[in-house]
Amino acid sequence: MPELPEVETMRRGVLPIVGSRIVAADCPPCERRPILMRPSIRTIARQLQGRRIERVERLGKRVILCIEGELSVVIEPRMTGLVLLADPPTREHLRFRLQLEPSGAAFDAPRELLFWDRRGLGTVRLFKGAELEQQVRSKLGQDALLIDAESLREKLNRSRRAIKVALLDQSVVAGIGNLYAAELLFLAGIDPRSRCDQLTKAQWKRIVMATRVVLEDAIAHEGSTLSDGTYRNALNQSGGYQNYHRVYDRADEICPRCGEDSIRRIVQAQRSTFFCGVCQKKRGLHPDVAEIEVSTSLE
DNA sequence: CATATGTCCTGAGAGC
DNA sequence: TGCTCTCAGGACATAT
Repeated sequence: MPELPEVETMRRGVLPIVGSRIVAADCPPCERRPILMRPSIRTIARQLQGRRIERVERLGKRVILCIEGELSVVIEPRMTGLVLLADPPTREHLRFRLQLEPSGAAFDAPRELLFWDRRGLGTVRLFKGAELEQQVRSKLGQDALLIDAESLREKLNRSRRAIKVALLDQSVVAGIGNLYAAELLFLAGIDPRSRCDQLTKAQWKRIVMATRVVLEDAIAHEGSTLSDGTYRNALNQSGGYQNYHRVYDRADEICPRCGEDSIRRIVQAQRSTFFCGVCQKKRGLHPDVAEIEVSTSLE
């Protein structure tokens, strides 16, 4: 399930398309129900035809293709979507394709960009000009790699929600999903059940610091490919960060920090939460920055 | 307004 | 073996 590190890896992986011109956009033959596309694929194709791709950006868990003429294609992979330059895992779940014409001397630039999605919950939407700001950016919080402790605290310090649940709210901060919420709270030494309005300034600081450490480390390993094997980078290769998860999907295992078999699984807002019952006590330890950095670089 | 729940979807794995 | 059931969870719509 692509979260910020996986989507950032997709973004980096498709950078070779920058500068290419879009020859055509279509939905390859697909037996499945079409994914959500706005406007229709016909309109999208007409708008994009002949235009140059200027940049590829990311906002939270979305990839944004910035296209000549103030057009933005926003791709949301959601649970199982992949943005690919290489052959997809299967033919039958291909959902969207851009046929490309490399510019100038870039002979080896890719000839197509694909959106593949097994479960079909992902979306592809086209926005023009200010629509991107009005309909996408304004609805999302600051990107999780850019947020600072003070603004996160200001957004949540009156909320009664559990910190882990609040971190999953994309209008608060964009990019954190179930896996990385668990990992970052473990690094920060904070109980995922802690109410936001009870956290101290020092704890908010640790949350933001741990967020950066975990997400950057995961990006460096090209994201997490879980046991279902769905997530792949733009070249259809597995990520590597699953080998470094400290608590996610490790219920009843030994905690890598305290050495006790204390990793627990609970359910919050219908999602699994994994944490160490010893290292993430509510009142909590207060590991300093050095400890966070040491525990990361040791891996 | 803040927060909670239901919904979409497929394939893996459990249990019989 | 093959069937049915449950589960995973991102984001949005709807309810409280």
